[in-house]
Amino acid sequence: MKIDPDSPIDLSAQIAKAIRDAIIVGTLPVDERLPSEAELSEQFDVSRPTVREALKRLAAQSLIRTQRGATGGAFVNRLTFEDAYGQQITTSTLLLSMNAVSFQTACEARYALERACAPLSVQRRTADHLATMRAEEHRQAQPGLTDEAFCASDVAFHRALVDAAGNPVLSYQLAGAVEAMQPLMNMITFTARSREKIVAFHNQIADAVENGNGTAADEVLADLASYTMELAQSVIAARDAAKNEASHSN
Amino acid sequence: MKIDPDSPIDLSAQIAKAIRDAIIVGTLPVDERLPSEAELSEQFDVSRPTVREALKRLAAQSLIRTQRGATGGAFVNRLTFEDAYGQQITTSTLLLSMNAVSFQTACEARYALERACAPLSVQRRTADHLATMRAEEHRQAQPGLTDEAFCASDVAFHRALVDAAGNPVLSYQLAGAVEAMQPLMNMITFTARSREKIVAFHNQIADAVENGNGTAADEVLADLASYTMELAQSVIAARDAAKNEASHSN
DNA sequence: CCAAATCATATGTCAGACGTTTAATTGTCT
DNA sequence: AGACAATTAAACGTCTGACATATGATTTGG
Repeated sequence: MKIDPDSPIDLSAQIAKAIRDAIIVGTLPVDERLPSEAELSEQFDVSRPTVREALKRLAAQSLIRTQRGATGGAFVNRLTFEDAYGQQITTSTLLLSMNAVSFQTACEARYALERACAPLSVQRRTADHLATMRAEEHRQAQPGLTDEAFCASDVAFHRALVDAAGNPVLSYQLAGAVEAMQPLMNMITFTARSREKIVAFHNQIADAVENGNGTAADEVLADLASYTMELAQSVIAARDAAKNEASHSN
Repeated sequence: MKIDPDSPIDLSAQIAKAIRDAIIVGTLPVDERLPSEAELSEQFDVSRPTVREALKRLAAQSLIRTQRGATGGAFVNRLTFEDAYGQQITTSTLLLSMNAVSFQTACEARYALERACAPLSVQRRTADHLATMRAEEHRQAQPGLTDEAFCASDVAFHRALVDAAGNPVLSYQLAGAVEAMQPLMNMITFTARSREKIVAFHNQIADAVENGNGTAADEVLADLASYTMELAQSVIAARDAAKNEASHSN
């Protein structure tokens, strides 16, 4: 790809795109070393700072990694699920926090995804996954747990359920939705009564997974989804009411 | 957040993280203008190029946008679904092309997601969505369609199905999976026989959506999923066989 | 009062330099 | 000869200073 100095687009963006395309198409295979910054600046006929800005853009997307030293340079990075998780979480969190998407929408997506995983989880879960679910379920039943701890355990439980599906693509997509929802979930004050209900749901889910009953798992998840949204809705309503109150008294 | 010049991590990465965190936490609201590069370089006690590298990192994630001119600067960007789409597609494509994930896994994830959408789509679809599905279905039945065109229509059909769910989070998550699979899907040579079967599936899906029959939609999607994977598997097997043949003759 | 010229500000880009990290090479001693 | 130490070279990381360019605001002229 050619670089156009008269384009309204930044040179560094053009260069980043050129390299990114080469990586995606496969011209630059994984672990291949890119030319040094000096060479790139000569090839593209720009200064080294401009090349560096382009490389930083790519680094921000985990497309390359850099090493210093004699044999150093920029290398095409093999994208790991770790990386993908991170990006997914950042994106989802921002979409939610910037009100581009409502909590309800995120919640719906999350449970829809979980229900999509459920049949696979029931089929493929290992003893390990089931053990994790049982352990979290047990923890959640203990009194004196803080709301944050309860929430964290809840996440761990669902995480185990999703991971049991053995499909990393689904796992990482869900990770984004769940993580992004955490801040709002943490705002929910879990009463003893609501905790009890949630633990009961979890118990039913774990049972279904243990017994290989996909239909049951799906149904319980649907119920849990409604219940969670109900809880969240009341929290949001309370928050909005408080906001209204505040604006009235002003 | 403080910047540590002795850290093994790049200063530009540290600065990017500091600003990114401020955006996520909400300290920097949407459309807020960041200090100028000169001011930032003074605040963080680094040079302007270093600040610029940090800003380019954030720009690569669509977290900020920049404007030149007197009232220009870097502004916190409201993340749009467009942006999220783009990132998701890049990430998914790379995960697939770098063999971090198999086609089968991606395919499974895709159909699991679609099945997650189906009940919502059946419930919420507008006449418009249905019309799109019918139109694509009709196009696919026409003879003389190239494989690429058939594939594109297939994507449009499924896209309409997912969009009908009215949940943009699900839509954008699926967009990644589908786009990433395109290159491999395009490799499939659709015989008249297989096209016929696929169109029949699509017809059944559209019927289910039209009649509000969620169960039927789910079942057909499950069948279509198996069939697609079967087709893909044979393509992959053929490709691997060819590869083996080549390495034998060498 | 409006329009054109000017100005101020901020980003985009460049050139050159120095520091630091790291691996390979060289050199010396045993 | 072999092992360890010193040197060297390559590459990234950072800084300074400068100029170019875009663009809104200000001033000036009619």
